[in-house]
Amino acid sequence: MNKRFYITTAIDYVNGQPHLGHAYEKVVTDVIARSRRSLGEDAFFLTGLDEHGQKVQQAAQAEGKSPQAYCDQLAADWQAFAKKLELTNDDFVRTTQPRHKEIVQASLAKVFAAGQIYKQTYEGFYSTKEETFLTDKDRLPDGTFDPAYGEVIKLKEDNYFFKLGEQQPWLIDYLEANPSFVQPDYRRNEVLGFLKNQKLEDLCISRPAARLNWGIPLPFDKDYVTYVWFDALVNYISIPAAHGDGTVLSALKNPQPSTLNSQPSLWPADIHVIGKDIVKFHAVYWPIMLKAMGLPLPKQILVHGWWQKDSAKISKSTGNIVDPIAVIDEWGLDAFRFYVLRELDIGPDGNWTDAGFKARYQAELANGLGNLVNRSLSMLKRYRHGVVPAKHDELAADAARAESETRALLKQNRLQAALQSIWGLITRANQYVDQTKPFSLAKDPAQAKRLDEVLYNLVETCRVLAVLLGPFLPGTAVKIYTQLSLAGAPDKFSEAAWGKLQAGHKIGEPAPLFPRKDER
RNA sequence: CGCGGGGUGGAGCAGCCCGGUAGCUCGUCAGGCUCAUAACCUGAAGGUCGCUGGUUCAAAUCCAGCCCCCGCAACCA
Repeated sequence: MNKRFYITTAIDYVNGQPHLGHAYEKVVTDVIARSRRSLGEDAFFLTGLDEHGQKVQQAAQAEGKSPQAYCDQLAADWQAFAKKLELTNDDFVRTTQPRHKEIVQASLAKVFAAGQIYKQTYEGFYSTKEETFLTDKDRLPDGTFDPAYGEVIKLKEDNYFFKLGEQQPWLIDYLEANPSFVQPDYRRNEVLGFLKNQKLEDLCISRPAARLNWGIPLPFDKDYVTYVWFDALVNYISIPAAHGDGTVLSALKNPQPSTLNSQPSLWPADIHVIGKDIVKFHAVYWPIMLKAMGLPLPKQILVHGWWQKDSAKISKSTGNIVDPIAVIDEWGLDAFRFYVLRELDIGPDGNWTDAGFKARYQAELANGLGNLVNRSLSMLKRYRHGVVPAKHDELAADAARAESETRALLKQNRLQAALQSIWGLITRANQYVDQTKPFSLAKDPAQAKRLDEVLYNLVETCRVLAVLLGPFLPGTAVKIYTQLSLAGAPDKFSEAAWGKLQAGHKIGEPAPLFPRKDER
């Protein structure tokens, strides 16, 4: 039974609108998933929605709908968003699905049976708006609570808690022994610092059903529902279970051997792609939860940064926003994907500027890639009626270098660097046109053979570029293949090998890939 | 002593982990070319790589100290 490459995004809270940050995380994850497939791995990509909680319950109520009907409606928007981004996710989890609830309950039952959950009375401050308990540490200097918490009430109630306190030592050891577990390194250091400097408080994992009923009932106490983390994080294993993953099923459900199918297994996840705000939940709570369930830990938590716009926080209230859907509608999906991947490495915060977006579109997509493909194919069409000449290897070494660099960088999830490497080949090909002057060779019949050589190198480079760009700009890669009149999609890295274009093959019609958008 | 990120030619970034001609995109200036989406190519100007000290034959890169900017609150990734 083979282990598939399993990658996830965080699941998004359904009660909100998709924005740049969501789009970024999903595109990054999609590129990694596509690149693994292109490199020959069997990748499974999961994204989805977190649909429980008080805000959903209240919002549904305000609209006079059932929470489920409310979620169904919003879920359609999120799924359309995934489609808009042309994500290649293999499944889409919604935490209200029975297949998910079942595993949440199974995991809680197991952890409860293992004695890691206990009930305790809580007395203190509670923010209804944020659905969270507050302590004196949350007070502002003047003793009040931040208005962001809304109404803060005094509360006394029983809840269930998950033991975290005794788990620090092994987790610290694990993080130190596995430097790649949390990436980039500075995030790992942050987690280590957090673990070493303070004692973990046990995690409250329930809410009384009397107060919040839009959640998954605790299997051992029907008067309570599961509070966020044992619900949301568990999606990473509930979907593998739904797909018959033997590791998860045997840990949580004691299935008969015959019920385990022979599908390749998913768990443990290879990469959880998340934003920097939820590092603690993924790098601290989640491993402890998994250990309590008897499951192996994910291989890597890959933490990306946040986008700003024009060097300021993205904020709905001030209108400082980037609407990814509007950008895609105006500029095309691949232009959007390219900008976010090329502009920002996975890790640091980034800064979206409309001017920067236009500049990259114009310089790198239209004038760089688009123009190279267009001029190359146009010359082949004009001088050789679109028929590919005999193989020639003048640019083979350059293409091979770009191919091996891109391959290596993709394996390290260094998407920005991979794009830089690919653009090195584009630059090289544009220089080659200038150096060999095919348009001059065309005027001299004695140079026919040389012209053939040059044209082959250019057109074949375009084909290789399509393969290299496949994971990043899937639509553009297909367009290049279409213009080359090649069947199939350029989705296998092995196709980037030099010389696959056959002599005598007739290409199709050249057309600009990224039309310039000049200001008028 | 809260935690973290950052300070690289006019702008925006990469390089720093694994020290050794400071790279990319835009902008400026001067040439070339005409196949191509007024695109392409070449060259030039422009940088004390925040400051100070240390290690070293050699530091943007390693070490120590300091200065400045930004997050850690919200709709949120």
